[in-house]
Amino acid sequence: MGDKFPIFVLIGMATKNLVIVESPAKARTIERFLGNDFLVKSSFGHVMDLSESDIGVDIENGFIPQYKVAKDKKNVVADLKKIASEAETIWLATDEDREGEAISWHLVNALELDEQAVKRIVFHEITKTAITEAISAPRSIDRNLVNAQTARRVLDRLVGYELSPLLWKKVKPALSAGRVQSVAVRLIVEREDEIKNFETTSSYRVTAKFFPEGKEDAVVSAELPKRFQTKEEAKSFLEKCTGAEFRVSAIEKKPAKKSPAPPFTTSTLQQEASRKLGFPVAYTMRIAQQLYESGYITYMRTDSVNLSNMALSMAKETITKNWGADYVKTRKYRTSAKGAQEAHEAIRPTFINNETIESDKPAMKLYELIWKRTIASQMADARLEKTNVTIDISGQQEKFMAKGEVVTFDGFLKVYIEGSDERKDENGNGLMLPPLTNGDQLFSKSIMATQRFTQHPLRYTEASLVKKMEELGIGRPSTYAPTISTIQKREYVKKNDRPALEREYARLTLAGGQISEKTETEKVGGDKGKLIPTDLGTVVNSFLMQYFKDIIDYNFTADVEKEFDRIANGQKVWNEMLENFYGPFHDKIKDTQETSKKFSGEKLLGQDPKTGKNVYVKIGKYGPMVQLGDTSTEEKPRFAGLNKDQSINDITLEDALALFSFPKPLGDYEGKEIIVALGKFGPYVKHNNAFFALEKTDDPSGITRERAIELIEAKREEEKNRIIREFEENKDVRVLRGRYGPYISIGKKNFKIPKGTDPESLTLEDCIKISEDPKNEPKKRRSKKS
DNA sequence: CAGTGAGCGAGCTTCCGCTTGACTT
Repeated sequence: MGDKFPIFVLIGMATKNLVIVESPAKARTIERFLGNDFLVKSSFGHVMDLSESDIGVDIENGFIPQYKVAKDKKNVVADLKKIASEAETIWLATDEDREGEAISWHLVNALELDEQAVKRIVFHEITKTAITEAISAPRSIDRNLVNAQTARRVLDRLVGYELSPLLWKKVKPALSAGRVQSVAVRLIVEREDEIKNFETTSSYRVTAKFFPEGKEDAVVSAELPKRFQTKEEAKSFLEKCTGAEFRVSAIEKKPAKKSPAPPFTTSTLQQEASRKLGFPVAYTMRIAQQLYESGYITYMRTDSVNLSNMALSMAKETITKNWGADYVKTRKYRTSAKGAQEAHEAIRPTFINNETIESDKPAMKLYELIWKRTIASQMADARLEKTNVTIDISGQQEKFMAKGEVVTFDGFLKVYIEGSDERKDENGNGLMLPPLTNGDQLFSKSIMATQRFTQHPLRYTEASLVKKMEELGIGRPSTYAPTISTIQKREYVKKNDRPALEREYARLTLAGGQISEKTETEKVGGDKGKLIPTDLGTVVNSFLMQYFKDIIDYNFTADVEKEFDRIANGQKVWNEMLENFYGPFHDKIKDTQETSKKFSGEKLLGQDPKTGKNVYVKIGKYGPMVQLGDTSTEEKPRFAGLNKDQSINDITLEDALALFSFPKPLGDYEGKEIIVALGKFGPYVKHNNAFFALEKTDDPSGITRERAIELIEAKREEEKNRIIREFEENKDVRVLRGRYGPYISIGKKNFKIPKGTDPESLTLEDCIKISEDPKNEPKKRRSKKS
């Protein structure tokens, strides 16, 4: 068809059938399955939402939501509206869950469709059969389900938009609270409390290495089930072992099996990618999106472990081909997650016979992980033989135990083993045992009593937090990653490292008839990239715990979900449910607003020995700070912000007082005063209106004039080295070495140097010329908003 | 890029869930 008759072509091609789905990638796939009479378009998710600038709900008149076409969906809606007006039949094929039903309903409204004429269809997997079946069984929009979504949406809005302003007033501006994020923060704060309050105790664990008579190379690793509380007890046990006889008194063999983990959901994919590949959850999702859009995997935001029949048979075929029929075990998994809506399949390769794909490295790795997990989920159980050997000690009650484990059939273990969040188990004793018979005498190589300490619960990683959230039923596959970003953006929690501390422990060894004692050191408590609450997070959590415990109750979401289900079933009226919730909630908001004081987490640290004034630490308008003196007195108190590595929790009076000593003069240099001060970006030295940041290892309180001069000179030297070209005629124009390579600086503007140009040989004229080419203009930074 | 914090008040901030780009570094 030529360009001659564009209008004719448009009318002539007007589609009979318009199908609307949520995702454009899905639209492309489905279009292939349907004939020429079908045009498949995407809504790009929700098209309508409440306004952002106000509450957007008519609370007085039955909580009616004031929906508007979302700003970034104006074009989508206009486009769809045009096509819809030309189509004979509209098929709404959004996901089969609460949100999907609402999207369909919003489409009816936004596109001004006839609700009676519209055909609502659903499918859980994207296969030709599933889609043809769906087309043959259309239904109408389920208004109960839509109402359940409305209740969900309005409840979240009311909670978020009434709690947040209360925080602005009582704690600090621009904070936020919500049904999901506030619970996520609570989990992290409470975990940190558990760690802080954890009392470490130690006991002595006894392990031994034996060998059977005449087989000195064979090792039987055994452990005493009992632990000794004191070193004396442990020692006396070892003494009794000196010269004792060891004999096998029982051998118990029992078969065991291990089963594979179910296929990936969003949450388990995030966990495994974190454990095995070290990906943060947002990164995992970005790579997964890339794989999905390239057609390599199914949809990546899902809470379902279900696989389509087509996938099951593809898996079976692949496993048979690679390892034989013995390795096949077709399994149908059921979702156990709270509140799962299962609108999609599990995350799996689109073509399971493709073991690898060609892409960039992270995508290939993630694909491989998905492939292995999917394949393993359809493989046979691993069979093991576990052996427990009891070893008697002559003249003693205690018995050693040796545990052996032998894989008799590897099954799914050939492909994949699920990772774990737990600490590595140090009881690696005896995976393989030499052949033994009852009554065999054993000889000890060594018996060791090692002091072991109880360990505090582990801090959350992004992924283990997602796991916990899923268990509690808070958040959805599409929101896990964004929620984790939000609580970090609000500075409620930070991904931080905690340095490991050295700890001494005792070890008693019995070998060659002698007991020796040694003190060893181990590193403990170190943590990398774990989620740690900030002072702000801790204080906001205390506020919410004090006044809104029911909202951040771990069961709140699960409870309201039950109500939403009843609305979806038509057993409950949606706005009555909201009325019941909102009445008491809003009263509590009003009451707290009026009666509670500022909530700053204020703590009295003590008195300044020089002035006798009180020293406080608390959250201020700009974050954690210390205060010297009282606000009630005539003389204004002094304030100072905490350093980045200090916390309200554990700052000492001494540290607090040191903060008031800034800005501090250090003497003169080149006739100008040097001062050291604490700034927004950390401690710095100021001299002649220039700033010199302190290094990490510098203690701001202990900085001397000499050290300050060193810093000044070092920076001057560095500055000098940055200059590639300078021009006498025009001091404004310079060629500099930057973080990303050489560039031209003119006044305050920077310009790129075109490829292939040697920066060393640029003349002033060259520079001016380059700066005039719009190609080399500095790129405008996108505004932070949106 | 480099001081602020009480209180007064203007005007700003904020939720969860569904989707993909724009934009850099």
